[in-house]
Amino acid sequence: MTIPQPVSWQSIQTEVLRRIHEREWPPGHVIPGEVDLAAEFGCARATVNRALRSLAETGILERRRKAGTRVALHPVSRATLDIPILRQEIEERGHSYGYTLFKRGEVRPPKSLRPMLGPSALRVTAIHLADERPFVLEDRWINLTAVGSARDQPFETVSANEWLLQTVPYTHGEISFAAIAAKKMTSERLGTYEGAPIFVIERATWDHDQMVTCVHLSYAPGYQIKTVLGG
Amino acid sequence: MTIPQPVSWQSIQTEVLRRIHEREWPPGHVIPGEVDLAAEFGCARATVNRALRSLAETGILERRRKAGTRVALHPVSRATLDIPILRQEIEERGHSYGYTLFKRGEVRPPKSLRPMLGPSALRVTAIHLADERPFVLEDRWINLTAVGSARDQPFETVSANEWLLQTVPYTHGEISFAAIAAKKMTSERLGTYEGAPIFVIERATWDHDQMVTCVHLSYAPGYQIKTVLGG
DNA sequence: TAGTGGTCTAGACCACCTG
DNA sequence: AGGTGGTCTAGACCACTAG
Repeated sequence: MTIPQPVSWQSIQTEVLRRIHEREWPPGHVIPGEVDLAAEFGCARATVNRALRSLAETGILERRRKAGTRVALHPVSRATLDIPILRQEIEERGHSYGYTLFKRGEVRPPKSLRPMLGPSALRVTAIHLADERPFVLEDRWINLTAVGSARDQPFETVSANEWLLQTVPYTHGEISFAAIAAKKMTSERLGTYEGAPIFVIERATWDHDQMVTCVHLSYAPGYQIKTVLGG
Repeated sequence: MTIPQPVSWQSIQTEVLRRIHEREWPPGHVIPGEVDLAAEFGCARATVNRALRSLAETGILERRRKAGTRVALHPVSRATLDIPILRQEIEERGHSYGYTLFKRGEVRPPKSLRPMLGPSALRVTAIHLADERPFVLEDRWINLTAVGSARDQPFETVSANEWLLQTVPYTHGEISFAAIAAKKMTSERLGTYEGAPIFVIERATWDHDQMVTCVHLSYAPGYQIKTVLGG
């Protein structure tokens, strides 16, 4: 009598991927149910479930109760981006980090932000440097109702970016990426020309129903974000 | 005698998040082990594991055997981007989709790509239109060694983008995002001016050790990518 | 070397949804 | 209405690694 070797969920995942890649299971194909696969692979259903759920999370499989599991019909590339604290990002690229505050003050937000920030909010503008050279401009609004303790922060040596991420939690947020032409002041501060193509990230974070902060990041020319795709 | 209500892993996740948000467990704090938490919540360890593993995947927790689980010290915003087939992306935005092939031919790749593509590869350039207006330029190389069947594809009505994603699987890939100035031809084809800020996506996909295809996508001005952040 | 997370099993119940 | 995935349990062994 032999004791069965445990089957790892990764090995199942690999086998399922192989069948998809080799078109044994083409896009749109409904694959066997978990019970059947567990029997075929000689393992517990939970193990199959773990493998298939993981593939569903990357968008390769689509699962619905009763309907079963099918190979995704409309393949999407799903990429995961890690957006770290700017200091960390600069240091990870092997540069020395520098930071200069431009301005910090409590002012009236533009009309478009007033519903989220209230009649008065903290605006912080600053630059982050990599090896003494401009890396990214930070233009930020902070909701003082949500983050009253920001009043006590000078943001002269520790950036709002770093302080907020380390100190103030959020429940959810939005982020967007775009390319825009540098305005005059942006170009001067980044050491480039007016109209230069600038990679821009805008991010807003919320604590339940309350906006915590929103920020506009303008990266110096040459910046790019890279990541990997799962297959 | 009462039967204990099953505890869902989501409810555990919510409670753990609450403790993190309210700084009961500040960044860097080592939280109790799975066994302890299971006892506290009155559930199986597997349920706790599911909740904590999920939080670790979003970067909120860091887990290491023997060292335990701690609240992430260097918070990163982790965003998941879905990059769909271009036709699908345009239609999802509520526009009509159009497509025009510019050129298709087997030529010698530039020196930088030759190691991956070989001495001769298929180059396809085309434009994708949203409501008859330029949306994105596609400049693509296809490895004919890996995808010989591309020789039979005219790419006149079905784009290489769509055909490849639907037909040719890949095991892994890379993707990058940047902002660059439009070159003369790019600007003409996109209906903008030379030097305009262009959002660019570059993507390369591989099947094991063989490059399948690489593509340079130049989006028309105004394009932006949006997504949400988990907390 | 001992403690912690990682994983597997066998069984069970349930929610959802398609046919 | 019944099949399928989603989840929970209780127990077990294992792999990694900090101390």
